[in-house]
Order: sequence, then C-alpha cells, then structure tokens
Amino acid sequence: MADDKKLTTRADDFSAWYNEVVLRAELADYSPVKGSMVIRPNGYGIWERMQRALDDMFKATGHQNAYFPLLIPESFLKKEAQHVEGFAPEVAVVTHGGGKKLEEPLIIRPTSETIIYHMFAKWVQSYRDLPLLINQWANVVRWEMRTRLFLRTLEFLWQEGHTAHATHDEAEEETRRMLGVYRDFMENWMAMPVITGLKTESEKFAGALRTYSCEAMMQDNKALQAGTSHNLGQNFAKAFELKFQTEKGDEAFAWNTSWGVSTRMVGGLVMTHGDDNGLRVPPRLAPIEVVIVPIWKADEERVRMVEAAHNLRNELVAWTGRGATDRLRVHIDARVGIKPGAKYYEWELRGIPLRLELGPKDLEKQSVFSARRDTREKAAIPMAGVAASVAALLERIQNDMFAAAKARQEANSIRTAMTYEKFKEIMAGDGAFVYAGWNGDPAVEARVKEETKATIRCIPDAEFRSAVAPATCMVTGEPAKFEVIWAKAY
RNA sequence: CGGGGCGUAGCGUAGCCCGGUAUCGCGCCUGCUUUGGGAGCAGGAGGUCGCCGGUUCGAAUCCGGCCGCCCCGACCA
Repeated sequence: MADDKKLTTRADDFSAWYNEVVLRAELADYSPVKGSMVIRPNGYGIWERMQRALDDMFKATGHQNAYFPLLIPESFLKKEAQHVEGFAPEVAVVTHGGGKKLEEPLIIRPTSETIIYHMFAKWVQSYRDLPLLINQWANVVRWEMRTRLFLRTLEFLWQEGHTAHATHDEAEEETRRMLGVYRDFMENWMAMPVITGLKTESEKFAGALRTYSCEAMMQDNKALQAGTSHNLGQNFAKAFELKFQTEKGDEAFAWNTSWGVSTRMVGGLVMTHGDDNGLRVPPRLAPIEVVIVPIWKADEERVRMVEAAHNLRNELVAWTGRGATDRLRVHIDARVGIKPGAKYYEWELRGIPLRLELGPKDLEKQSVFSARRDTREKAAIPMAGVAASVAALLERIQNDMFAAAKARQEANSIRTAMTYEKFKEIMAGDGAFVYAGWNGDPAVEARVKEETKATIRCIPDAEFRSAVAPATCMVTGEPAKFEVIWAKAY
C-alpha cells in the first residue's frame, strides 16, 4: 500500500509538491471551469490578512478605496495602442445580454486602466484636483493558456492602485513609493525577500512608460514577479483626455501610475516557505497563529485538560502587549477520537506557526510544551507570563523565516564572472538568479530566452547591485550597459 | 494549439491485454476501547466504471467518435 499521507517531496517533483500542498492544506480547489479555482477558507484567510495589511498601508500613504465595474466597453481597450496589443489576446468578451446581441461588445476587465482613466477625466479639471489617489480591490479575468493554482488562473483577486499627478516627477515618486510599500509588505509580512528593480522594455506593462517589480526567488530557484508598479506617463491620459488646467492657466495631460498585487502572492508564500511536511505560514499572515492541543487519557482528564486549554487561550487572547486590537489568534483542537499525533500532522500541513501541547505533565510543571512549525524546535514554556513568551516566540519565528528565505536567496544567486556557456549549464540545471552584464539589446534578451528559457527579471535597484559592476555583456562580450538579473520565471 | 499522462465511491487505486455486472486502501457513519507524533476492533453507508454509439446472449474490458482534467511547451500577474 502506498503511503498516501506523505507529500511528494520538493526534490522529487516541485510542481507536484506545490499542487499537493495547495490542495491538501485546503487553500484552494479546482472549480468546474478549467483554469479557475475556488479559494477555500484556509487560503482566503491568508488573503484577508494580506488585504488588511496592504489596505492599511495604502491608506497610510493617502489612498482611498473605490470600486469600478467589471464590464468595460470594448472600444475603451483599443484607445491605447500598446495596451490593446498587450491585452487583447487574453480578454474575455461579453457579446450577449438580456437574451440579445449587444450593439457594442463588453470586455471583462483584465485590468482597469481604461475605465478608471475615463472616469478620472470627468473628475479632474484643475491642478487642485490632483493628485488623485485611488485603489480598488477587485477580480479580473485574463484568458491564459496554461493555468496553475494561485499563480495563474483565469480569474484572480487583486488590488489595483491608480493615480493621477500634475507632473512626471510626482508620478515617478508615487510609482517608487508603492513599489516600496510592496517590498515592505512582502519582506515584513510575508517574510519573503524580494529584489526591486526596473523591467526591460520587453517585460514592461503594456502601455507603461516604465515598470518596476518585486522579484522573489522560489525554492526551485525560479523567480516570481510578486508585484508591479507602473509609471504610465501620459499614455492613458492622452488616450482618455485626462486633462487639467495648470496653475498658470494652460492645459496639460495628467501623469498616471498604476500598481498591483494579487492572490498570486499566496502561491509565492507556499513556494517560499513550504517544506516537505506542508505549508509554513509566517505568523503575521496566519489566520491562526497558535493551536493548542490538549492531551488526555481518561475522560475525567479530558474535561480537565480542555478546561486548562481554554484558560490558556483566554490568557493568550487577553494579552494586549501587541496593542488592544492585535490579539493573539489562538485555536483549540479538542476534537475527540483523533490522536494528538494526527492533529500535529494536520496543523503542520496547514502551516500553523506554533503548536502548544497541554497535558497532565505540563499542568503539573506549570508549563506548556511548544513546537515551532518553521524549525520544528520544541521547548517548554512556563505558564507564568506565557502570553508574552508566546508573542516573543512568534516574532522570532517571523524573523527567522525571513532570514532563512533571505539566506536561501543569496545562496542561489550568482555574481561571479559569467560566460554564456556556463550560464546555459546553470539554467539547464538547478537554476539561479544570475547577476550579469547586458548590452541593452532586446535581441540578446530574446535570444537568451529562446535558448535557455531564462529572462531578465529586472535591472536591479542600486542596493541590490554587485559591488563591482560587470563590465561586459554576458552574451556578446560588448561593453555592458546594465547589470541585470537573469532567471527562469513563473 | 503541440507533446505526455489520466478519467472506475469523497480521495487514491486494482481489474482491461484474455468480455460474465467491480478490488483494495484512505476517508465517512454507528458502537466500544483508545489519545505525549498519522489508534484498534466490530458493524455500516456510498458506484449511470467520463459521455455517445457500435460489436456481442452479455461490455469497466473489444471497436469508433466525442468530452474533460492534470503535467511539460508556446503566451502571461
């Protein structure tokens, strides 16, 4: 009999492992429509925490939420040349409604630039109306050929920020600011280190002047573009006549930015932190941070232990050391008829950061037995001051998870002098983030993609660049214009 | 759309070559005993064998057609 309780290991088949974790941790399930998925409570709970954290950050940087409709006139998409070229192939079109053929087909938004800037044009008259800083939480549809749970589905949830500014520099500042917000979130909440940088022309958003991204390294050494921030220049403003009167009295087109992150981040979380026992969720994003498993033998003992578990939870939840509203999120697993070991496996699969076992021996010693999900380290925690100890441990787990992911990213980054031959070997093998010189020629980029499947993930921001900039292009040997990061990507 | 794999109970599967109404495990329900790393025993429920057609006395099995899903590729957050 095959032991179907064990997950496929990451080393055996990373892709199969990923699917198994997502399905068995009950993050998501396949829906009847090919390529789309149902996000189950365990997955949605993580997304809700992501939303809350990001939403707070957006508000703190002056943005307001609004909501724009799902359906957009088809003609809108065609108003910006690059935009239509980029999105037309993957747009779903509604041709019938109310039992009749529509005069003008409607598209289901693949992103909302067109309708949002159409509306902005109505709302903005004066420089006094700027900047306009809007975010929306929404679903979008992109008809992808090949889909994967969370990473690429026909429909996905995201937020898209859209702003209008009076000057290029203000828009650029906003673009960079929101990229920084994303990085902050990914590193401090997801415990997922990222590299920020500029996308090349061939990888930038359709219709943007410049696209910046956060690139994260998954455990198979492939890159995940986890978030993008675009300086749209005046491209959409011109297409949608988003004009304003300047202080001097003349007319000018606004400068726009857009930026987004999606439920794809949940997939990134799995591939950054998961191990062969399942998911590992960083405490700050875990809907349940602590699971208490009471242990008993006789029935009388069960009553006592479950009561002790409730007392423990009450003490943990009552603790306000993280602030009055940020209480410890604690669950008691008092299910009868399931042995403790089975419960441990289940909560480990689901990635709950900390398990507390509470049995007669612990009660006697006035302590509780803890097991960290990330390191599987176990230790007794004294009951006296248990809430503060647990909170401190959770914080340590959060930090250690980030440090471990960061160390892995660095261990699999290559900054030494690189020949194209050696590069091909690396990409055919384990893969890596390869920092190398590039002459700036899109033809070189296309050739490397063709030959190795690797692409330029970004031209990294200054802090990520090598101490000594590469002098020559890895492929042609010509003088390098940029240091870039090459990797295979999701 | 190209390549590969697969459709049999909620999940994973055997049976198919060589036709006789479906096997096993997990899960689920009931009861009892259990509970410090995936419990044991007993009983029980659950199936248009992906769909349509053909061959045959008889099809999960043979033949033809169709559909769907997963993985790899082209395309993409």
